[in-house]
Amino acid sequence: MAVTLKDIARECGVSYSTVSKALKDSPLVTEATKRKIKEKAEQMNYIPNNSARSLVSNRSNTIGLIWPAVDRVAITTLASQINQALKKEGYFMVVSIEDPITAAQKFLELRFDGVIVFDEGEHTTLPTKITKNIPVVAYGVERELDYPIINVNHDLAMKQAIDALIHKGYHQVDYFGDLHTNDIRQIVKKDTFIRHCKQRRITYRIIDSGGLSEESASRAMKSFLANHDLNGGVVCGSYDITMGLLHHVKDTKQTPMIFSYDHIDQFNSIDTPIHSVGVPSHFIAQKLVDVLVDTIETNKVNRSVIQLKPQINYR
Amino acid sequence: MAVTLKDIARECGVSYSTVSKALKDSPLVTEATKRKIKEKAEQMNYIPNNSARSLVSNRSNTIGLIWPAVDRVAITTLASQINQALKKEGYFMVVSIEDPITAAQKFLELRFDGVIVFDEGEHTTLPTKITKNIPVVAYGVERELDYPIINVNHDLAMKQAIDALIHKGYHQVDYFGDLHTNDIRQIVKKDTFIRHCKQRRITYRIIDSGGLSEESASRAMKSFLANHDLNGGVVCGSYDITMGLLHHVKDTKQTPMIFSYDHIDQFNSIDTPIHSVGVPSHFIAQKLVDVLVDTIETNKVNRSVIQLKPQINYR
DNA sequence: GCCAAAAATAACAACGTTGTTATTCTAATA
DNA sequence: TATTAGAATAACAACGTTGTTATTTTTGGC
Repeated sequence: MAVTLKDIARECGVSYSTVSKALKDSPLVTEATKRKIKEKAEQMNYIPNNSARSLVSNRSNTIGLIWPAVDRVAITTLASQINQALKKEGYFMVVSIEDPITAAQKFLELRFDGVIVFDEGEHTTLPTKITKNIPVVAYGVERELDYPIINVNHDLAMKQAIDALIHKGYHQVDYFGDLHTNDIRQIVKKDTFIRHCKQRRITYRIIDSGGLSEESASRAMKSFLANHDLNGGVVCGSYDITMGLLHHVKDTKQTPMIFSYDHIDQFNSIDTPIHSVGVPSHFIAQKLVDVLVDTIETNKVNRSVIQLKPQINYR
Repeated sequence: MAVTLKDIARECGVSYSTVSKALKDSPLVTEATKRKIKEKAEQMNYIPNNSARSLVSNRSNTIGLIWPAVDRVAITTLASQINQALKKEGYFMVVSIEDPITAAQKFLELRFDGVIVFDEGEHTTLPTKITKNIPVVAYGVERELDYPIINVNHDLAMKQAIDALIHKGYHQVDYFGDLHTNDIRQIVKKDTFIRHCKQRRITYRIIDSGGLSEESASRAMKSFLANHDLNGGVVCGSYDITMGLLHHVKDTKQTPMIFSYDHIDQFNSIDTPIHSVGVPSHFIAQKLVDVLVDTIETNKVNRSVIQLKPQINYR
């Protein structure tokens, strides 16, 4: 059915191995022959068969991204930046929204060259049985795994945000975030906020957003503002919580200086200037790709935790 | 490196063709032999090589979904339901967020069995050069293509929503949706809304949501409500736009009767009752999969437009 | 215990590539 | 005009499967 190297060879009156070489610009074939073959291939709409290639070369030039929960704006941005970075390295990225183990098993059967997982804790852990057969890199929160995991240094991020507020003259600050949760990320943010405030000897309050969604944050902030006013400086636990606060920012006495976690382009399209602290998503993407490609090429086992350094981003 | 049929054969003292048959439960192999081989395969962590299989059988049991704009809750739900439906048919689904032509070309090279495209108009059209080589089904708005496209009868849906509002006594209605867009779906919704209002001779207003996201809709509604009030009956262009409106529904004089486009389960977990009109997403998913699988199995070219009939869903 | 038929297993070609080795062609040298 | 080095191309094995054909083993009837 589909056009193969042999079909092109027959049409051009050469052997199929010559066609193979010509199409990948081997110096072993004359320019004239190459041109003729390439033209014919184009004209016949030749589509290389990756299965055959993969079988003999053990390379598919394809990377699988495991992303079971397709949601949350910040992650969407990251996925698309990983796609770009991989493309630049010559890989095609493909996403599975299946559960992580099923997805990884299929990627293995398809003989993809590597896997990136959006780690969300225990239930996204890949077993050794799988990870010893294909290079894997995770994006998530620091934890013990037998493949490398890339994360953001939350402690440092919080310190930077507080120092920035102090520097701008705010000596009373608020933290607005999700308190009643098991999510280790949220707990770390709150705890380090408190720790750094104490260390710097400034007054602080902790305001419960009642959840991670924009909606709950909005509701929580509304009822808070009924009885209090915000201190000048505020740190929000995430993009969505920031959005919830934003609904009410015009009801506050003075416009507060807001720092938000996460570092994504979306903040640029909001009227109210939101400063943020975190690692730019294109930077995270590049790091993930670098580590994965390195693992593929050197074929070295690597089980490190890679902390990325956050930056302050003023708007 | 990886374990192959031959490795298992050597361990079991049988030929590799017997192993192949045993692992796929062929009746040509004794139960006892099968058991022994399967155990050994498990123990050796055998991972079938899809490239080799695909090469000889011309089947990869993999379907590619082309989804360049990963966003919007309604579409996410649909994607995950397509994933389920395909799984039930024995296929593994994989998503590409590349531009449609690049993605389709890669799917072709990977010898996937079929492609589903989320059609968004001209720029998502796949050329014949590609579509004559792999079964394709699109989800979008009715238009001329050389592969089948499945869509919702928007015209009928809008008519149903407006008639329902009239029936409940609303003779002044509002449409809240994205106006400044090239997305043909959004344009059709707005246009048919206007047409049916005129036909039914009721007063209407068109309110711009300023985008498709919850945030932009929320912002737009807020500024609208500063100077106007909503008519009693409202039709929203999508799930996310509805969510944006919901943030402010308590600020309106009377609780409006809201109809939302899209028909997804998420509406059931919202406090405010939102009625919706549309085709349930699991139904759309099933139809897409049915048409695609049929195309794959019969290998028949098919260039029809399949209209799905929307339903009113009261809550 | 022999023979034929049936059951179980083995052998092998094929799928479309790549990379290595073998062959043919070209042109320069003696 | 032979000879031969070097360039160009052809031939072929291999990758890990599947499905078909060939071979061996088992079984049952006499």
